Amino acid sequence: MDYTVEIPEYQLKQFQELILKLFQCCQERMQYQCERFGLPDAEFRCLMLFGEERYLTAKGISLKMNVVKSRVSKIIEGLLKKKLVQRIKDPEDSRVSLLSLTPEGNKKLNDINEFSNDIHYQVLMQMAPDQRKAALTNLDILKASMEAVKEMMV
Amino acid sequence: MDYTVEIPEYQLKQFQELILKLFQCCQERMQYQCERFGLPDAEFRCLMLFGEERYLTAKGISLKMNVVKSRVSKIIEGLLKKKLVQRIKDPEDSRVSLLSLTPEGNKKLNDINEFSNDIHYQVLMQMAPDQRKAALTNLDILKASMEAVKEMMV
DNA sequence: TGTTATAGTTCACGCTATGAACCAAATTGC
DNA sequence: GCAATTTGGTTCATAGCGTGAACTATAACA
Repeated sequence: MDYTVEIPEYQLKQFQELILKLFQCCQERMQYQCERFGLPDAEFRCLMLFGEERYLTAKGISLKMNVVKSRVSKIIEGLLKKKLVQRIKDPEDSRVSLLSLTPEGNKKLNDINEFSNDIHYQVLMQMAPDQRKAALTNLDILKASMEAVKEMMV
Repeated sequence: MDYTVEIPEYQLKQFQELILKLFQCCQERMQYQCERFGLPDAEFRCLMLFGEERYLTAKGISLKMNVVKSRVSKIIEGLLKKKLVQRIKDPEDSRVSLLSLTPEGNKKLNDINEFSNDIHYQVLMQMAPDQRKAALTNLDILKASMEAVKEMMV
């Protein structure tokens, strides 16, 4: 997996530059989305999690978001106040409360997804059709490489 | 510039997924770097700016970092306290103070750059040599597309 | 010489995130 | 069966990130 052919300086620089730019682009988009949908960043990301699961617990959110549970309490408090999620007691275990989307929450999530789809669609549309497949393949390789390095870093 | 060939659903999904993963990867790396070099995120990013310019003013930093000047005051305060930067009065205009790296600051910046180079080098090393060029070309196209869409979004 | 613009600081506020102390329900181990 | 421990959550103190407004001091303009 280690291809020991030297990498020219300029390639490395270019690569760093590109990654940085993409990262910044994503950050700006995130900020824009939060503003557009009137949610603080953390609440936004939390709401997105309900796209995958119908019910979530504070514990589960804590794991998925990689934050401590006290933080999750705060985030949920915000979403409850905005009436985007609701909580019911777990009938099996009265310590845990199950969170789920309210109808409004559902609507907001749909709006967000629609917007997100649109953005990504537009980006793909900027590319020539035959570039798209190549781009996806390359991104996949890049992702694998980055994650491999991440593992090594720990 | 608009290639109106339909984009299949699964391609869009895959693309979203990939971008999200790359974004998260970058975020984690950033967090790791900050921890490793014992700097809060904002101070880290500020320090990096001195790679491009020998002298910076609070105003300039504010523009480059996209934050208000009061925030910059705080960040500089932190860097001064850590003895990574120093300030001198601008002889031309006594309102402004010129910030520059101290020897320790310079050393830290070098360490950071070395580490960053290493990481990016490793990522490129995970790819087959002929994939690297393709990856860079594709990333460049992606960057251009994302920035084009960003312009439209405003 | 006043008026206005610019560079920075300070302060009050709100969001993000952590860790510790705490409560209550569930699980365990004898 | 019941004490001890584990687990799910909340609350609170603390710190970083970031904004906007009020303020000081210097510079530029008229």
